[in-house]
Amino acid sequence: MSDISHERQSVELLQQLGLKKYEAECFVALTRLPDGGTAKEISDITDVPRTRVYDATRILEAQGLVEIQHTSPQRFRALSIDEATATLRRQYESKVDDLGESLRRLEPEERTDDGRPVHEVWSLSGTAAIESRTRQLVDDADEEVVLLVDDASASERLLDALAAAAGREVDVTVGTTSESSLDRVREAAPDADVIRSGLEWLHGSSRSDPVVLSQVLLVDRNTLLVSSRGADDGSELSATAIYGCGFDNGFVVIVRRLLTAQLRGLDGRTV
Amino acid sequence: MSDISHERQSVELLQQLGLKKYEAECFVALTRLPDGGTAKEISDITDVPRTRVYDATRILEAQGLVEIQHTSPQRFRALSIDEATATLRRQYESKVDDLGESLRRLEPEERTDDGRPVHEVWSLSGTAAIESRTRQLVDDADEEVVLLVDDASASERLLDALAAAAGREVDVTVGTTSESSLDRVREAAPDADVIRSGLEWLHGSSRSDPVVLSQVLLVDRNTLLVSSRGADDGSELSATAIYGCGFDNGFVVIVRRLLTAQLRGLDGRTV
DNA sequence: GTGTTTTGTGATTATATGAGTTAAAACCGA
DNA sequence: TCGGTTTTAACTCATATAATCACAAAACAC
Repeated sequence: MSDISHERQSVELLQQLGLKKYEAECFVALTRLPDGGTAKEISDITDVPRTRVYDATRILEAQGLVEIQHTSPQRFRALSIDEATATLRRQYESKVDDLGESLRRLEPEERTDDGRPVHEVWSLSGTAAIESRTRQLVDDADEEVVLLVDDASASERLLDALAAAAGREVDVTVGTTSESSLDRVREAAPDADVIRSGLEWLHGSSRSDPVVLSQVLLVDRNTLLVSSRGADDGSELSATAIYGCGFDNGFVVIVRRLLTAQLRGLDGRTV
Repeated sequence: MSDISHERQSVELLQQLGLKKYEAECFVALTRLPDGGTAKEISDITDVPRTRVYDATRILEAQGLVEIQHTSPQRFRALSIDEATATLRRQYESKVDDLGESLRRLEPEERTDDGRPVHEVWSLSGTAAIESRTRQLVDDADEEVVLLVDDASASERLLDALAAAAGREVDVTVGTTSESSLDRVREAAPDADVIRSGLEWLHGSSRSDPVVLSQVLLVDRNTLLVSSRGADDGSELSATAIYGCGFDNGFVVIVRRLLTAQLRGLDGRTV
């Protein structure tokens, strides 16, 4: 990656972290000037108008990212990268902490709970959210957990949850497609029933259908979670999942039946 | 604090963390509805127009903060507070990490180093930035460190730096205004010379001059850092400092002389 | 000193983004 | 099919940001 492109990326990231364009550009420029620079020098190596350098750096100074030398001409200097990132981190951390507290203090709005149907199908995005929901479903399992994963999708914490479920008399079955992950799962959750699913075609992708089904989870025969991601794209946001509950939930029923047929073909087992 | 005010604060914080107003309001509303809600229900307890609930929640879903039930009417549900804050934290962490890398890859712009004078006086803001610079100055000290602090301003890490300096033959003098902090400093840095400065008036504030000088640091007789903050205001951003280097730096010279006179009055010592 | 260049501040004008509104399409239950 | 609601999408308006300009003050050259 070229230097100019790192510059673009740095500016981009700083903007995503809440800085304005000019502020971001000034900060990046100053990072490239170890001894700092004047408004003119900054303006020369960026496309920030010289007359705007002053406001931008003032704000950066107020955020603790830049030092100002009040001479004539003024000179500006960026704090070290470590100090700057630490500052940003700290600011964000405290905001997220405050947010957590503040949200927790909210009174729940009371509702007329008019027993809504249980035919629910929810969708959610992001590997983190999906992983979290998966774990929660496994933790809430009463009788049976069936999980089919492709090789990459079994996190440590999920394996822990599976082991815990198996330990409290829940019938845990895990299907994978490769020997190596087979062993990994067996080691982490010795009480679980770990099999080769033989369902590579389920997880794989093709040119015409570039989606990878990374995991299928069936809990107590009435709750189902299917998660998928774009084939090539490893990025955080491309992962999506849908999950549903209820014995009479069409989504759950049809997938459970198809799955049962497939796995029965494999080992005669009723899923 | 009332519930409505927590709501305001939550929305405010979410906006600072990068969400739009409608997104923030929808998320807060959903947090108050444990079983989720429809567009209408959300619109009823917020001032988000019902027709805009859909785009807002779609974006929240894409960020992994909300689940969507694709029924008719659609239902929306917020992830738990812990999951949501964890997600936000993770997103921010990865951005800051990327930024650090990206900045580090920037080539420094080469400069015609025209031996600029050393009469430098820099200003900087934020307790974190100030603490960091203070520590750095102490770490770089060769011969002598004189530090006057008010009671609140001596962090552990700073005391460590002072102890380390004292340990490598640097002449360390620390002046405080109360017995309790006196003991704290003596314990942390046994090799340092710790005295009661008697300079309460230096650190204190008055109606007409509501600024607290929280610390004065003189290193090797040629580098000076003075930091101050608003009197009542304990907030992060009100803290500012200036520091300068050079034997012939007017700022350093005049403060050093005034200080010397004061302290000589105290114990005959030449600072 | 005087004239010229550089520097800093403030006001002003575009432009982009987000907030709020409206209209119309899709959908549901009768 | 009809009246109502839900949902989508396009549009207006306001605000915030980006970019430009005009001018005064300071530094510099001579």
